[in-house]
This record gives sequence, structure tokens and C-alpha cells, in this order.
Amino acid sequence: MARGTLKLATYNVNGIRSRLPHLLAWLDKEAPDIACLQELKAIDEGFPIGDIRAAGYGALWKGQRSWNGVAILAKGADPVESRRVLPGDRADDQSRYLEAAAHGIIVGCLYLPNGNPQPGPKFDYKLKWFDRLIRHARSLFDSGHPVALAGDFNVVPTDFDIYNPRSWLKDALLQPESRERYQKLLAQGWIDAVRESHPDERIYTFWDYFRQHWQRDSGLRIDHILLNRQLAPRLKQAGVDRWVRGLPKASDHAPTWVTFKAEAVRRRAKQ
DNA sequence: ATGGCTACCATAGGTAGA
Repeated sequence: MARGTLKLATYNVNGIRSRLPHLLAWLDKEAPDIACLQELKAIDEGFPIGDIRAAGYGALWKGQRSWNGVAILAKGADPVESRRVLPGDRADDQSRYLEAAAHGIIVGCLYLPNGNPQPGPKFDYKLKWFDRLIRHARSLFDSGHPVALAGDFNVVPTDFDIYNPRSWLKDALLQPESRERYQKLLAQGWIDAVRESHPDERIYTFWDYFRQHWQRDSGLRIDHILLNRQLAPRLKQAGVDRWVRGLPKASDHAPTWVTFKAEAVRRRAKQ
């Protein structure tokens, strides 16, 4: 990583314990300064904090048995927690949101509900969760701090973000209600960093385990990193670490990342 | 329309993922 650059990544590990070797190999090779993880699928006591510290990272995590679970890692630092629940529903006990400050930015790490099958209660929960996110995102956007929202949004924003929408038309990830909410979020002013950096390129972050979809590059773009007005001008590059998806016994998601100029550009007043 | 695969768990099929 070049000096003066900050790298932020999101990675749905699909099981932190079974994916630990991949996670450590990825941290070692790509060295993100901040990493958001989703689908830990482990209780708090099952989080491998010792291995992660040994790799040079501080961490916050929020586990849950069997499903969900999110974490924020910071290279050479301890992220400072600002939230561990998404506001708006005290009865919601699913571990899907964690927010912290690290390396001078605020990052919201999220695992938006999948929502299948739809229609049904899971889809209703997805839409309600999305509405809560939109509401909270407004305050983050307006906070005056550099903010990123990073995670598995479980939304394919457009038909350009999927190899072929035909067989997914009834899937919760492509429903108009899901897509409208993603657009509503962006309308607050957030920049979709990967799409911003690659406007004309097919980019995927997820390939399911079926029918050799990885081998055929039949993927979906559902892991996103959104930047607010303070952070977007610092965007340098964005991409997907596809090599991680190609490892044996890989998660069905690949790490998705952005790089920033480390600090806001200061200009000297002209004489 | 279903199933194809993977990870989790009251470790055997059920549930969930997307």
C-alpha cells in the first residue's frame, strides 16, 4: 500500500471459523487498513480474536449462533465503537450492524437481510430493515465526518450488476422494492464506490455454489461500499479480490475494496 | 418447478443462504 493511502474492504466470510485461513491469507496479502466482515456465523466467544490480533489487527465484533454476525477490523489500531444496533426496532435481535471509527473515518458495517423467499415475512423484514438503514444513513451522511457504509447489501442494483437476470427475476435481491430502496439510499448523496470507479465494467462480488457459477463467472454485485460527501472526493481506486473466491473451499463472496487518499487535501491560500 | 452446493448445528437431516 502506497504511503498516504487508506484501504477499506468488506468481505462476507460465510463462517469465520471455516474461513479463518482465507481471512488471514487475505489480510496478509492485501493488508486493508479497515475490514468489515459479515456472516460470522459464530457466537461472540467463537470469534478468533487471537489469530486476528496476531495478524496485526484490532477488532470489534457482534456474533450470533449459526447466522449473521458482523465485525470491524483495523490494522494496527483498535476501532472505536459508535453503535452496535441499527436504530428503529428494539425487538430486532439479529446481529447485522456494527459501526466504529478507525483511521479517521466512520464505518458502518452491515449485513442486510437476504429476504428470500419473497413475498413473505423474510422479505417484509428485509424491507423494514432497509428503511431503518435509510433513516440512520441520513444522519451519518450529514454528520460532517468522513463516513463509509460497507457490507453485504443483498441487492443487485441494476441488471448490469448480474450475469443474467432471467433466472433471478423472482429473487429478493432483484425485486423493485429492494432496488428502489437502494436508489433511495444513494439519493441521499452516497457514492457507490465500485460503480463510480468502473462505470462501464461488469463487476461481481458473489458467485453462488451452484452449476459452476464461479468457473463461468456468473456472478452478482451485492457487496457495496458507499461514501458520503466528506469521503467521496478522496476515492482513488476500487476493486474486488477475486483470487480469494478462487481458493479451495472459498466463501461465495469475494472481498470488495476501495482506497482513499489518507487525509483531506489541504490547500494553501493563494497569494 | 426443482435442484444444484455449502455451513451451521441439540452432528442428522433441517434451516438458511442468495
